[in-house]
Amino acid sequence: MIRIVLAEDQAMVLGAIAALLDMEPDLTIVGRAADGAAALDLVRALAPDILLTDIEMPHLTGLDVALALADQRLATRTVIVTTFARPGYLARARAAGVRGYLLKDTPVEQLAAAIRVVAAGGTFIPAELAASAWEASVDPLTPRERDALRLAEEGLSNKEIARRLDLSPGTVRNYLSDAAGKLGAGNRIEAGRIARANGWL
Amino acid sequence: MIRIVLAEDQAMVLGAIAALLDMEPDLTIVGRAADGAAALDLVRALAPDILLTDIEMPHLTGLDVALALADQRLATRTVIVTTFARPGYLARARAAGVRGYLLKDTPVEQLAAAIRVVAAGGTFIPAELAASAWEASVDPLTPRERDALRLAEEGLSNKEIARRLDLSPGTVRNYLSDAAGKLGAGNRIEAGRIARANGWL
DNA sequence: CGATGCGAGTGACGTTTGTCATGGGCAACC
DNA sequence: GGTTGCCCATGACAAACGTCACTCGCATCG
Repeated sequence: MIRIVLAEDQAMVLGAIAALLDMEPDLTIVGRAADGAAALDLVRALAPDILLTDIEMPHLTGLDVALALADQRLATRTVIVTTFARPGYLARARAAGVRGYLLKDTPVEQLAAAIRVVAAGGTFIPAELAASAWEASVDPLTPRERDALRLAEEGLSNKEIARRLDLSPGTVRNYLSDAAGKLGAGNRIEAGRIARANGWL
Repeated sequence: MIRIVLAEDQAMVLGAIAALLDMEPDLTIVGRAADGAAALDLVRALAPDILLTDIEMPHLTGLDVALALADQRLATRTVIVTTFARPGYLARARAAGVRGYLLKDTPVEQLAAAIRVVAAGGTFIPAELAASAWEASVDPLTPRERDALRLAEEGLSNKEIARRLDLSPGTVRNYLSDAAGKLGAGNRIEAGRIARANGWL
C-alpha cells in the first residue's frame, strides 16, 4: 500500500484528486494540506511514501517543501503536479531531488502511474518537459536583480523600489536595465514577463 | 437524472471532477470539453441540463459560452467554477444569466449541491462573493482604454501599441493616462494589475 | 436640436526610465 | 595575491512615459 500526503491549495481540486486516488486499490491518502507549511508538518508527522504537491501555494511553495524534505533526508519522495511548464520550476525541482513532475494538463490516468513509478524508486518526467528543461538556459539574474524585478512587476517606481530595498534609485535603474538586457527585453515590464515565464521569479 | 457537460482546460482537473460527479447517483456527465468552443458545440449537440465550466479557457472563455447560450435561449443552465473571485467576472456572469458561481477554493461537497440547486431552477452564489460584487464598482474603462491596457501589460511601448491599434502614439499615451487616473494607479503597470484583479480585462 | 460621451488627434512640459561609463568594496577562487 | 563577479553608487544623456489643455468628428439620447 502506497501512503500519500496531498498538498494543493484549491480545496475543490484537492478533494477531487483525493477521491480519485483513493479509488485505486494500492493507494491511500493519509493526509491533506492546503498550504506548504501544513504539508511539511504532515509529512514529518506521518512519514508517507509520497508527497504529491502543487507548486504555487501559500506560506511555502511545493518546491520549498521538497527542498526541506531533501535537506532533512526524509524518505518521503516528492511528486509535483503543477499548472506551469516553466523550465526554471523543473530545474529547481530536480535540484531539490524531486522524482516526479507532471502538469495538470496531463490526463488523470498518468497520475497514479507516476505515483507508482516514483514510489518504486523510479523517476517520472514527461519527455516534452525534460527536453524543454534541457534546452532552457539557466537563470541569468542576480538576487538583487530578482528583488528589483519583483517589485517593478507590481508597478512600483524606481524611487519606491529603492526605498523598499534600501538602495539608491540609480542602482535600481541599473539593476532593471541589466536584467532587461540579460533577458532580451526592451523594458522592465517585458523583463518581468520573461523572468516569470521561465520560473525565475 | 441531471445531465451535465463539463468544460475545463486542465485535463487532470477535468478528469478528477468528472469522476467525482459521476459517483453521485443523480448526476451524469454526458460530455467533456477542454476549451470554450468545444463546450459550446457539445451543449448545442447534447442539450444537457447543466453546463459546468471554468472561465479562463482557450478560444472562448466560460463567460463567452454562457453569453452565447443566453443569446440563443437554450435551456441549459450554466454553473461557473473558477479560481478567481474577481468582482468583474461575477458581474459579467450574472449579466450572462449564469445561475451558479463558485470558486475552486470551496470544498467539493458544495459542487454537487450547487448543481442540484441550479438544475432545480434556483441560484447558487456564495454570500461572500455576492457581497464583494455588490460593493464593487463597475468597469470605468472605455473599450479602447482596455485595448491599450492589455497591450501595455505585455510590455509594448506606446509606439508599438499605436501601431497595433492603428492609433497615434499620443492617443495611446492619453488612453493609458486616463485609465491610470480612473483606476487610481500611478502608471500603466499598476493600472493593468488593478484592472486585471477586478476582472475588467 | 442641443448635450453628452467616446474615439481620435496635437502640442507642450516635466518626470521617469533606459543606457552607459565609471568607481569602490567585498568575497570567492585559482 | 591577482582576477573575477556581485553589490552599490554616481552622473549624464536620450528616450519613453505621464499630464494637461484643447480641438474635431460622430453617434446616441433626451
